Amino acid sequence: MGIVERRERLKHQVRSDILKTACEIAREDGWQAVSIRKIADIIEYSPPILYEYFDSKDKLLETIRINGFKTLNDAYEHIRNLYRNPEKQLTEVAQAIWNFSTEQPEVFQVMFNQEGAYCQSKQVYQKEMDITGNPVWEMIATLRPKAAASVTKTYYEWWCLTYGFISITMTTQPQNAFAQAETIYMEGVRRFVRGIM
Amino acid sequence: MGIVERRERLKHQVRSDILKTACEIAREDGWQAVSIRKIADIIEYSPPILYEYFDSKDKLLETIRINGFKTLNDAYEHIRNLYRNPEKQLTEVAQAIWNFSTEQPEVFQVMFNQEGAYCQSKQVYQKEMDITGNPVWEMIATLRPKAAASVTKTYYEWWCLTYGFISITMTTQPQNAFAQAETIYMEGVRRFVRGIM
DNA sequence: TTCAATTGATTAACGGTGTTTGGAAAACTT
DNA sequence: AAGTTTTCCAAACACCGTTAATCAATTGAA
Repeated sequence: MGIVERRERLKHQVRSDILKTACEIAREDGWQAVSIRKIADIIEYSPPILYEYFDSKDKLLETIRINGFKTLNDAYEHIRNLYRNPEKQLTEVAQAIWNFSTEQPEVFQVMFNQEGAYCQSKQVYQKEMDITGNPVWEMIATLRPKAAASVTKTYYEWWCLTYGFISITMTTQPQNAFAQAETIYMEGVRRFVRGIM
Repeated sequence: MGIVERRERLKHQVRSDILKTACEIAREDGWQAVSIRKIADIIEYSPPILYEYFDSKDKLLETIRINGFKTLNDAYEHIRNLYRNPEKQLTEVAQAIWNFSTEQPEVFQVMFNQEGAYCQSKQVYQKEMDITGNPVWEMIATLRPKAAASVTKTYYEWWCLTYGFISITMTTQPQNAFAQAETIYMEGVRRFVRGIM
């Protein structure tokens, strides 16, 4: 009697369809165009059904945000296992974030409340930023062993550099400027990493 | 017969009341809480009245955005007239932007579509960024006279640095971290300016 | 002063939004 | 086959941006 399992699988499928559909609408027409009713239309269910998977639209966006941070963290771990040199690790991490932001800009927008995306729950990225001991923080600590506060400061500067380049490029630069922007960003990262060694 | 003038003054007053009220609601409860009806309630008019001052909610936000950029540009000009040394000019400009973003965060949010603020019209900041010849661009050109493309690249890097620090601090840092954040930012700016000389 | 015309402001409505409720239909169990 | 559980949706609520129709007041001309 795999009935329960089949149901479980179906539920999981619908849930991920909802998330995927939300992102597709956002990618096509922006987050301000994403509505519960439109998602329901596309997955061919009635609007109330979505509330059996997410308590609210805000919780739905929070899930996308959390998934985004998880994707990035997985990439960090992968890089840490792949390379021993912290300098190489950091530039690879920078490249990973850049790629993520160009491949899934709509997820990046939800992660940081950009371009019409708005999700109330902030503890997600506040934890993401503050926790001393995340992969990137440790890479910096390995690159230049100092007091925790000093590492945290450098980590903060590193995020500002990365976030600034990506956000400015995403929101204010024409599409054709991306190629140059990427090299300028990566130059900046390498300069930064050399600067803190 | 100052009747026409009185009416003109009243119209101007209502218009600026609308803009002010929008910003006040945004500062209090965030931009997602700003609605035409709520503004109308506060200025004690019916909702349709707002459409005699702004074609749409989007145009209203566009006005706030344009005013924000104008405020910054005026500050740039003021600084350029006050100091001769381009290095001093640039650090003062950086400080001016930082102050602006902490004094009027809700305007900064509209200018760059952050935190639930969303305004369609993008040509505003695209022009703001692209035009070679704006005050900051010229300060950089004076600091290090090179080909226009090179100056534009440095200008782009300068904006990314500034935007990254301010946005990350505004959206991901707890309120109490602001004091440190400002000094870290200004250190970063000075290092950047020294780096390009 | 009366009447017409312009203006100022509002009420009511339309289509859209997130969300909740009540109940019907389907699926499963016994 | 009857009873129980689950799945699902139509309808409604309150709010949103926006528009059309209308009412009241003021103005200018007769």
